[in-house]
Amino acid sequence: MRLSQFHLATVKETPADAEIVSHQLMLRAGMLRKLAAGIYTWTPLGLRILRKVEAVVREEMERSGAIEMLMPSIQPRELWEETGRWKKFGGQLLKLQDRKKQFFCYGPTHEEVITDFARNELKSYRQLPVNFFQIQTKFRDEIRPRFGVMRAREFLMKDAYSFHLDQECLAREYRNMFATYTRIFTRLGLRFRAVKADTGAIGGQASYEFHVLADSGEDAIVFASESDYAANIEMAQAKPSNALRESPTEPLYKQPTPTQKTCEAIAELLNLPLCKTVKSIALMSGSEFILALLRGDHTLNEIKLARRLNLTEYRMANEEDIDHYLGTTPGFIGPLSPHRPIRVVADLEVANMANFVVGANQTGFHYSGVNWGRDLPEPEQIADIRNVVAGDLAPDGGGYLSIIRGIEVGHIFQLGSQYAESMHAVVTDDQGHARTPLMGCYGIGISRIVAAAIEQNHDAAGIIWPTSMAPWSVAICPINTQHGTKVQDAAESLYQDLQNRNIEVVLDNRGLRPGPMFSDMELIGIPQRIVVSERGLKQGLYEYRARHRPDNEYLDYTTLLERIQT
RNA sequence: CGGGGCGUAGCGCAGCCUGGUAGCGCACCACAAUGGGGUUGUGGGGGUCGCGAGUUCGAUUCUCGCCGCCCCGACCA
Repeated sequence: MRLSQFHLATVKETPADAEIVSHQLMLRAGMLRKLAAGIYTWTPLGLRILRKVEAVVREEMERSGAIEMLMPSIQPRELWEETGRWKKFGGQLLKLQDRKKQFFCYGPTHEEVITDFARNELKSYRQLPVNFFQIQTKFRDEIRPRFGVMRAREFLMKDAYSFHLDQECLAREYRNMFATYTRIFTRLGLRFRAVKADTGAIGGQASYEFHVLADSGEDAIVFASESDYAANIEMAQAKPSNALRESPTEPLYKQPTPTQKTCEAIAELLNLPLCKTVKSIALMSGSEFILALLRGDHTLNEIKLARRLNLTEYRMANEEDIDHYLGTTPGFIGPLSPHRPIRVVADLEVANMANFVVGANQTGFHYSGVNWGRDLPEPEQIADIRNVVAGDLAPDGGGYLSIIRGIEVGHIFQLGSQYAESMHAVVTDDQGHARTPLMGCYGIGISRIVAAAIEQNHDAAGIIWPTSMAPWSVAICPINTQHGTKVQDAAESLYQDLQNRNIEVVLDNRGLRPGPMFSDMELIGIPQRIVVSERGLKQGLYEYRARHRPDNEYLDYTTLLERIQT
């Protein structure tokens, strides 16, 4: 590519609303232009990179045996009503109407469409197993789109759906996809980690998320120091300490705490460690009042809570509820002597505490020296409902847990039969009986990967592309071309030569001064740069520099060609 | 959806409080000089001041409504 024939659109100033570095650099490098909230145009440069990611994903999916197809982005309401998701998917589903007032949605995912396809196409067990994939634009009407293409409303995704007669076969494909994803992210040059995850709205049993590791990641991921245990914070468990509960030694005492409403303030007032306090979280599920108890230094994991208590819907209690059930005001609530009967759920750790502090259900007071069995009944329900913290014991005994940030770029699920069942997809088995196939589903956020890669690979000058994603692998920069044609000719012939060798090369023939030219090439992250200059040519030398290194190498033509990596 | 903020040239911003038809930097165009890290000079083009109503002799400026965008929170494959 000659840059004079390309639309390079770098800008000096960072638009004010770009918060994270990948968004800023994608804008400055001119890969992206915003059209509306969470909706972006990919420029020619951006598209080259997006296509690179796509190509790697496509190649590896095909190598794994999956078959590419393309489903529509617009989907009819009827399909979504068959699975109940027209309502259940919620506000993220963008609904549309055509001229006949028929309802459609812009596909946020394609389980319905593929299952419809499968029930029409797949008749016999002989056609199974099969794994269909597509690379398609999706739309999810995110509550708060942010960080550019990292959390956009419109985005490019690879999604794959597999069909199987039995669980064992599904599990085999699931492992196959795990291996495929590992190859994909490795080839893309990303530092990543696979973690156990919640299955969320898509449903199903087993699920792994693939996270690119980056401090700016929106997800917290947990891993063990001495084993390969890794899980999303939503799923991560800690091994409860097997120490026996201490025996009650302190008397129950009502402490005046006139203004202390938080565990932190109580701990400070009473000069106690935070872990001797218990925080009470008041919830309403339907007409039931639930008090969830957590150690003062822990936080509630709402996903675990909903799961363990089998709650489909709940909300935080408001002041009225608290007054009604506990007869007090927020900040002083606790499980002792509620005004009316309530349901108490204690976290595993709380159930094992002794001589602790809780709210007294009386404004301005907390109890200290509280003990289970003596001052209040043993908790009626004990469950793991907290977020793990760094330093907790790993659940498999593999040392201690650490928490790092990650960007979710892939997710694999064993969906099971729910979609096939609700949409009546069946195949005939070798006995001639109709069987409901089991499904797996496997997603990769193509556009998100581009942003994630930048989060991991950049410096003060700009992006540093992993070779597999770079828009070009080499940039040729002719310098001071105004004194005759020597430099230009040499650059041109080098350009031709590299092209003949199938190296993706860009020639910066825009006639810029060296400063702007270099900084553009650095900003857009071309991994290798060759400077052609009069002064170098006199000695028969070219100046070679790798993007991730600060120093130049002066090489003759033969060595230069050897030095260049494809 | 709740709270906060912002909409003035392609981008970044000033002007608004105290009404009198708009300015700066970058970018863009032309010419000239310069030529190894965003060079310099001269000249130039570009804005119904988000939209609508109201107040006023007069509204970018004051008031109300709407729309869009951003941040925090809730939420989320």
